[in-house]
This record gives sequence, C-alpha cells and structure tokens, in this order.
Amino acid sequence: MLRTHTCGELTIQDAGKKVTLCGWLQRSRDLGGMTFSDIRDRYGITQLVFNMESNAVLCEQARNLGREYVIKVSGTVAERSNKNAKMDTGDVEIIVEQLEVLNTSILPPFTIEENTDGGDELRMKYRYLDIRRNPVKSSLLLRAKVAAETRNYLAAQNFCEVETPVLIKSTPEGARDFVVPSRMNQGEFYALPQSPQTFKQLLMVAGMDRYYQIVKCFRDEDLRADRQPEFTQIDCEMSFVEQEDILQTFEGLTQHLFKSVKGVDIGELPRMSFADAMKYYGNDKPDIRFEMKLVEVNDLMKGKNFKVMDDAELVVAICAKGCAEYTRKQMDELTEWVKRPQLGMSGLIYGRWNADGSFKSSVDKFYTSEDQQKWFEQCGGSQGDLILILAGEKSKTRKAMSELRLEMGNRLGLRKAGEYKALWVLDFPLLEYGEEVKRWFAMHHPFTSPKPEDIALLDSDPGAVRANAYDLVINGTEIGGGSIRIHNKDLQKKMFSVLGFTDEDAQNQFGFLMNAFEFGAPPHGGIAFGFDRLCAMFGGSDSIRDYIAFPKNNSGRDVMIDSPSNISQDQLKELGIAVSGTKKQQ
RNA sequence: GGUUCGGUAGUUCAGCUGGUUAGAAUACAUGCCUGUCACGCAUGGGGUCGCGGGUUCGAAUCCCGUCCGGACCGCCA
Repeated sequence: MLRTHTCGELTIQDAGKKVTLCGWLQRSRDLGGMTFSDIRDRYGITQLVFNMESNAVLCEQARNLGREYVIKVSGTVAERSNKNAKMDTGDVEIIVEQLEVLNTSILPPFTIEENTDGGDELRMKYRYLDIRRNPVKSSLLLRAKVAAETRNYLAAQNFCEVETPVLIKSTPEGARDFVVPSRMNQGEFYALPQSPQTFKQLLMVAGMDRYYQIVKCFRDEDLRADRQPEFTQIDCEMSFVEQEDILQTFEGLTQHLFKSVKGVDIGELPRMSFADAMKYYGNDKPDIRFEMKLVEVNDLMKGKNFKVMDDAELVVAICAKGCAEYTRKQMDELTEWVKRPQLGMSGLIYGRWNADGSFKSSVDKFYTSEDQQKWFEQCGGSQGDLILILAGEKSKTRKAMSELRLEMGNRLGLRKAGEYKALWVLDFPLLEYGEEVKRWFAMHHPFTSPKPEDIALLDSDPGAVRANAYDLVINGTEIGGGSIRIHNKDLQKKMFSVLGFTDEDAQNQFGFLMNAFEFGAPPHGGIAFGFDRLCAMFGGSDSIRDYIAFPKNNSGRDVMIDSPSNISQDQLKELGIAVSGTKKQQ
C-alpha cells in the first residue's frame, strides 16, 4: 500500500501520528511564508502544510504543484491552530516531511469542485473528472448502497440471483429492440433484452421459486432526463403466489430501502385503483404528497348555454387553496401554459372566491354567483381559493389537468423535497386500443394475467378486462411495476390471439415459453423496479444521469468515448451487412 | 417526427432595437504576502462570437440553412 490512511479519516485523535496519504491536489493557498494544500481522494479532503522557515525546498516544491497532480505525502498529523468546522478533517492538518509527485496533470477543463464551473456537456465528455467531484461521486456511492441493501433484503427472503442472457431474440411487441448482428449466422440478429421477462418466467418453470437480478435492460427509444437506452432494473419473480403476496414482499423491500438508505419510515403503502388514479389525479402515477384532487364538474358547467362546456366530454376542476389573489397576469400565464402544444387545451376557466365574499370568474357571462358558489362547494373550496377548470375530450383533458395540478403543486411548494409518499396503483386494464393500427395492445405486457372474473370479457369487451397488474408509485414517479403472469398455455395463446397474433406468429416468437408452460408451470408473478429512478429519487433528483457512471446524452450518444460510431468495411463484410445509407445522407 | 430554449475567453455567462479596440466573473501565468481554507493584493496572457450562405457601407447582433447541446410532446408492451 502506498498510503497508511485515506484523506477522509484523520481526526484530532490521530494527532502526532506519522502518516502517508495519496490523492489529488485539490487546490493550494500560497501565503508567501507558508503554503496550504488540499489533498483529495474518494474519502475526503485533508489539509497539508508547508513552511518556508522549516523546509524551504519542500515548500517551494509544493508551490509548483498544479491542480489534479497525483501526490504522495508523508508527515505528522497536527492539531490546527485555526480549525475548519466545515471539513470532516478540519481539526487537523499534515505537517509534510516528504512529497512525491506520482503523476502530473494538465489543467482540467473545468474545476473539480463541489460547485464546478463546467456545463453538462463538458462534464459528460470528461466524465472521469466529473466523478472526482463530490456530488457525482456521492450519487454513485448512494447507488451502490441501494444495490447492497436490495441484495441484503432479497437474499434474506430466499431470493436467488440468477444472470440471464444479454444476447437474445427480437420481438415486435413493446419498445424497439437494439439488435446485434451475428457473424456466425449471417443475416440473423440477436436483440438485447428490454427486460429478462421471459427468462425469469422460465426460471419459475425451472423451479427456482424466488429469483432476482439487478440487471441492465435496453430500449431503443428516445431519451429523457429520466430515460436512458440502457438502464438498470431490480427484476424479481416468485412462484406459488397471488398478487397480495407480491405486494407484501415488495412493500417490505420498499420499506427496508427507505429505512436503510434514507432513515425514513415510509409506513404502510396505500392502494388506489387505476380507475381512481385517473379520475382523481388524471394519471396512473399520482403524486399524493398533496391533495388538490381533480373534481368532475360536468353537471355544474353544462346546460348554461356555454357551448364549449356543452360540447365537452369532460369538465374537470381543481381548487388551488389561497390563490384567489392571483393577478390577471398570472392567470394569463397559466392559460398560455395549458395552451402549449404539449397540452393543447383551448383555454382555462378560473373562478375566485374573493376576500370580500364576492365571486368572480372568467365566464361570468354564463354563470351567476350562485353557480360559482356551487363550484367551490363541489371542489371543497372556501373563501380565498381559486378554482381552475378545463374542458374537452376526456383523456386529453385529464392529462392536461394532471399537468396543471402538478404545476400548481410546484408553484405552491406542495411537492416538498425530502417528503416521500408511496402507493400501489392496482387493477390496471389488461389492454388498450391502438387507434392508428386498429388493434388491442397489452398495457403491461402480453404475459400479464387477466383477473379471473374478467376472463369472460376477453371476447365481448376487451377494454373492460382488468389485469392482475400493479405499479409502485413514489412522489408521482413510477418506480416499479409487475403482474401475476399467465402460466397456462391455452390462456397465453388466447392472449396472443386477442393481440392480433396468428397462431403461427405466436408459436414462432413465443413458442419456447408456451411449450414450457406445458411442462408444469407453477402459478407465478413478479415485479421490476427502475433502479436508476429509485436511486435518483433517494438522491432527490429528477434526472437519473448523475446516478449512472457513464450515461448517454439526449441523442443516445456517449460523448466521452464517442459512440455509436462507424465500423470498418471489413467488419461489415464479415457480418454480411451493407449499410444502405444514413438518415443524414438521405 | 414535432415544440422550445441555447451555442461568445479554458469555464460559466453578459453583450444581440446592426456602428470605435467584444466585456464580467472565475480559471490560468507572474510577482508580493507566515494561519489560509471560495485566502488576499497587483499585473498579464487568453476569442475563426458553432459552421455555411444572405441582407447591409458595416453583422456576435437581422434573415435562411445546417451542426451540436438541454427540456418537453409523440414514442417508451
């Protein structure tokens, strides 16, 4: 070992000890007669002292060190005369007796400090420097902690970690696959897994009973702050269970992680049906840190000769507490906000219950004060509150109101960082209709079982069939999702047929699974957690990028290694592939 | 595929209703300074204003195109 201690562990108890530290030079403060330098490693920062009077040669050497030089210093731990309460090691410093430069560094393109001067793009290009910074480093340490605690909990529950293959088979359902050409089987391709779904079900057929894996998954879709083309799941599956068993087991995991990672007692998770989530929150991942529920007000708004309302499929309101004082300017701003192309509403109606007891709305022409009072009654509003109303086609209006609710929640400071509200969303529909291609799609995936009492509806009213599916939602983010699977070949076949597969297609693509079901498949179900999102949530960030060591940018590029990239003609030839042209060329 | 914001010193940004030599902060270099810890003070170097075209007497500034980056919509079973 080149060092006796790390840069984060020395305290006043160590005073007088001879120590050797290794690390990077953070910065120096040259006072003329003496020089202070900070040495940094993964564990912390320790101050070094050099004095012209006691050792001029060494002090001169210290002055010539550049930022990020890798150094090894030996010396004596001493109590500081001026202590620094902001540093863990702020009570001590090293009186250096020997200094060795292990490696030099050119000037880094941004400062390696808590608050760096570098922008995102630059930090991604030099990610290895970015990770030296405390915020990124601590995010990665947090991630490691979450992974370790996940393994602790699941191992204690008898879950067995099994690795599943990464080179698998492309299937048409779901997201786009990343494909990998096969040299030995020219013209054929592997696909990278969007999830280990079928393999974990096969492990249940294989009798593994309880499986988990912290595993990379791949989806070739556009990126977002919380979406990467390769991401990590905590993937789990159990045999001989019903929905309730899964919910209990993974409520336990959720509680364990909150306790062990954040020291938070998350408590018992409330449960909400998909239908209620849509009705009261406008989406299937409600942020229940605050109320401001959606209230359907069709009955109050229709029949007053206001055509927009009379024509609307849904009229929905929220009540913003204490916002009656909102100015005209603020209302115009909110109206513009809902009219953005992303939401596409044609307008926003408001009603205030003023401090003087009067009512005022943007549609006084159609609604009397008595009418408006009823809005407040129905929404549970009181004097000083503001009612916001949107109207239009049902799903679009719900979505817009859901967004508006979150926006108001943000504006009113109701989505508090550090407060955590988790819940289960249950009873998802099994299927949803794809208007553009005129067929049904699996809302979760095609292996999800319908509720037994709804199976009869598969032919008559597919849209009404509910699934044994569940999502774990925390603070308005979908953290996990799963289902009780189909374990019967005939039902699985039926499901594929509802989804528009011919028997032949189903057999070609998923024959291996249906065949396996014939050999005594146990009832089983499982869940997968979005591991990156979970870590970002624990870290208090909306972006998962800082919880991934080497993430991709918005265009799916790794700007550090510059991938994806071209491959040589020889490689293409070997693979039997010809590139017909690129989007840029066309 | 779409909407939107941005690209100016190593870095983060200002300048943008066209008009002297394009600024600030920070970083960097040099000098001074013996208790700093975002040390301080002084001096200095540092720019194809993303790229291409256009308008104009004149473009960082206006227009068109393009590339790059961020956020979002579509997409993500």
